[in-house]
Amino acid sequence: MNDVFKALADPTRRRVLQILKSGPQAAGELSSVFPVSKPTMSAHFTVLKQAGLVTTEKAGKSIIYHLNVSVLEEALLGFSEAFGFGRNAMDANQETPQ
Amino acid sequence: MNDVFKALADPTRRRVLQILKSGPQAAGELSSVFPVSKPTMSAHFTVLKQAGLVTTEKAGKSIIYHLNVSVLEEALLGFSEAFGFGRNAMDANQETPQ
DNA sequence: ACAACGATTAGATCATTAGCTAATCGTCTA
DNA sequence: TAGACGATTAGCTAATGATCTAATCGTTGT
Repeated sequence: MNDVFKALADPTRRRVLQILKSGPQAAGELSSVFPVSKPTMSAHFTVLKQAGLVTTEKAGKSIIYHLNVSVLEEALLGFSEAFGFGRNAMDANQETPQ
Repeated sequence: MNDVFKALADPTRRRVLQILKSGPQAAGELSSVFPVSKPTMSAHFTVLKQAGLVTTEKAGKSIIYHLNVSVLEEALLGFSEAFGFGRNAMDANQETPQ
């Protein structure tokens, strides 16, 4: 969970997640949106992957990144919960333990 | 909002917020919980304050730190909202724009 | 006024992180 | 198989961050 918050600390990585929210995208496609080099983006992807926030899928020459919503949800709402304003929000969602 | 996520990236600072959730505490009292020096804790407090996550109150020799719940809430739920699993959770709370 | 005490500031060190260019790897396709 | 292309890895630099000790500041009580 610490890895998730560390990953979320960078605005570029947060935006990557938001872009991925509307569907899986290849590394290069994703990289072209940002004003930094591809290797730099690759490093960001590694951080996101390590945190479990994204998963990868190989498709020929490309590597497709998928958002892993449940990990983000668990971290954000799990933490929010400790302050009394998380959870119960997503009763209409998956991943609700009870 | 970036400052909030930066502040949340450190586990010590997240725990400070959680402790503060159960009530205001003086800097020293708060520091005594953690296995780091007081100056280090003071630096953490500065980060939290800069992010707007805590406010301070002077009480004689002491400085009392208060949790600013609404800023945390706004950042966490605001971000969650973009992924479809935030907001509506805290309908019974303050800070709801509409 | 001065000593004690809570807290921060100053100044330094060490580790981590974001960024770059150049090089390498793997997969097509001609 | 050779070239092209998507992507990562290697290797580096500069900036940021967490930590420490020592020094300073502000308030209180004697």
